[in-house]
Amino acid sequence: MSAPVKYSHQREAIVDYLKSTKSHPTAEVVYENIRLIIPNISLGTVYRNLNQLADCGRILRLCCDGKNVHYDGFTHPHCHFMCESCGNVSDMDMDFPTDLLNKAKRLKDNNINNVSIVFTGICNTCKSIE
Amino acid sequence: MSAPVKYSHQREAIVDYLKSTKSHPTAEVVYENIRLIIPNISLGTVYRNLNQLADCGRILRLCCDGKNVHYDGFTHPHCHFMCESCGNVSDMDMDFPTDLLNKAKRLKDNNINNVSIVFTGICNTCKSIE
DNA sequence: AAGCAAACGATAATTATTACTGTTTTAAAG
DNA sequence: CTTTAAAACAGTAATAATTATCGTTTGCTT
Repeated sequence: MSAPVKYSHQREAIVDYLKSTKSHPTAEVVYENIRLIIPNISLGTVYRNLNQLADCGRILRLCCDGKNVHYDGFTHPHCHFMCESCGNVSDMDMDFPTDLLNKAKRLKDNNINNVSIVFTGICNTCKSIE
Repeated sequence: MSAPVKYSHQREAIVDYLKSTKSHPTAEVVYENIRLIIPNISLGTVYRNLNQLADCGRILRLCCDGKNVHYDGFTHPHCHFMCESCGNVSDMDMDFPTDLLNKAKRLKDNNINNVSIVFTGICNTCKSIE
């Protein structure tokens, strides 16, 4: 949870980009988009900053499938949906079950920090294609 | 969700192993343990069968961190806990919120098949060490 | 028993991510 | 303002997990 020590142009550009989209991009997609603004940014820099930002809680790290890690610029508690067919990750438009987290925290003597809730199924786009 | 076409000794050994433990092993750990019974089994065979078994619903594929996929031989709906420090995955001893899944299914017009609920925090072992 | 495709073992290839190295940038002190 | 020290960087090499390929073996149907 420790914050980065020094300011960096690249890091803030990454945060700005993540705050500008609801698409839950992968590191690779973040890289492609940041390159439009900072053409010579390194992929390693993107990975390093995404990890730092997730570790200090400024962004969310989403591990929905075994394939790619996705990132979310919005850190308020909310549920996600991942399409089993195309792998797309989106927000669920429903209340977050805070009671569930509290119940678990009581059970485990407050060793629990968070909960990840990921619904899976077939998104409307894939449903219409198949 | 399509089942494998032919019986295989190797595949059944993998299922048996996963049913014998509550430790949610990675593919590598499954491989090491199956080798004790079938010494010349290939790592590729383990991966192929774990994927098949997960795809047809005989086992669960758990994607809790971005690092390793874990597998679970018990497919009844239940919540998991992953330690942020050691990465260990375990079952949560609490009721599964079936109502949450049903609510989401209604919201998304039954395009939802399942939900993964993973609590994160520091396990008792890591807590006592730090 | 014969034939065909599924599954296999062995290994090569791919993909995502992290580590390394010399350079640049940030921030604080002189 | 310089100077300085460490953080962060770009570029690239290395690693780790997983998947693909290919010739052989096995399970199942005829």
